Amino acid sequence: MWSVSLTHLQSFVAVAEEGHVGRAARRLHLTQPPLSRHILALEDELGARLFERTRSGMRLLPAGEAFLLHARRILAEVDAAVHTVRGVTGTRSGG
Amino acid sequence: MWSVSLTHLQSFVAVAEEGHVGRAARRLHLTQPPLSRHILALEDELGARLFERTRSGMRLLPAGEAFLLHARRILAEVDAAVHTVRGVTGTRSGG
DNA sequence: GCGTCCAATGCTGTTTCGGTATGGCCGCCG
DNA sequence: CGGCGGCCATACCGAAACAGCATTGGACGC
Repeated sequence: MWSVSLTHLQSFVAVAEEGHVGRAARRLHLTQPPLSRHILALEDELGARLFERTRSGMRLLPAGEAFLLHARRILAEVDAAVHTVRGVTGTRSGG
Repeated sequence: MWSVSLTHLQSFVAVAEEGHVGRAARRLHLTQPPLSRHILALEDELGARLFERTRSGMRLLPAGEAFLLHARRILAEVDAAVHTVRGVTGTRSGG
């Protein structure tokens, strides 16, 4: 199917919002190299460049902007899914 | 945040639809043990039991049914995201 | 009670992943 | 023009995660 992972999506959103790989890495409690690789991997998986590398950071390309909307929705949906299940069962028995 | 992975969601949906871990494994081109672990991991991550283990397979519990709706939506959304990006760039396949 | 069916677990080789160190690119400052 | 600094990409390595094989454990049918 695809090899996209939620981690990649989180990385992508963070970089898109921060505009810098290094800065996004801080936010995700990671270091810059693996995060840089996440973006490269994502671009490779999608077969398209998502960012334009400028000397001052990462700038979203049209494809990246389109993908960002989906990425955010996916992450929000996962969050909702988790909360829903916890809700159905009574938010963890015993607590 | 969470440790849910798209692989786990795919595994969950497959098991939910097939009703058997072994059968779902076939569908996913995996073997039964790792798939079984995916479900256990997912249940652990969510803090709730998603399936009832019957002697004839796996039956969805209420929490599982609720989660299934979200899981399907998430996977569909990822699929849409991938296709969207490919579309934006002009579906660069042949190159 | 034994065989059968299905999921769970122990163990292990392999792959993936993150971290450290380093390189390449380009503008800024002198 | 030449050295410095900011930023992302790459090389390499040790650790964690993963898939698969073999096996166990529980429940029903004969």
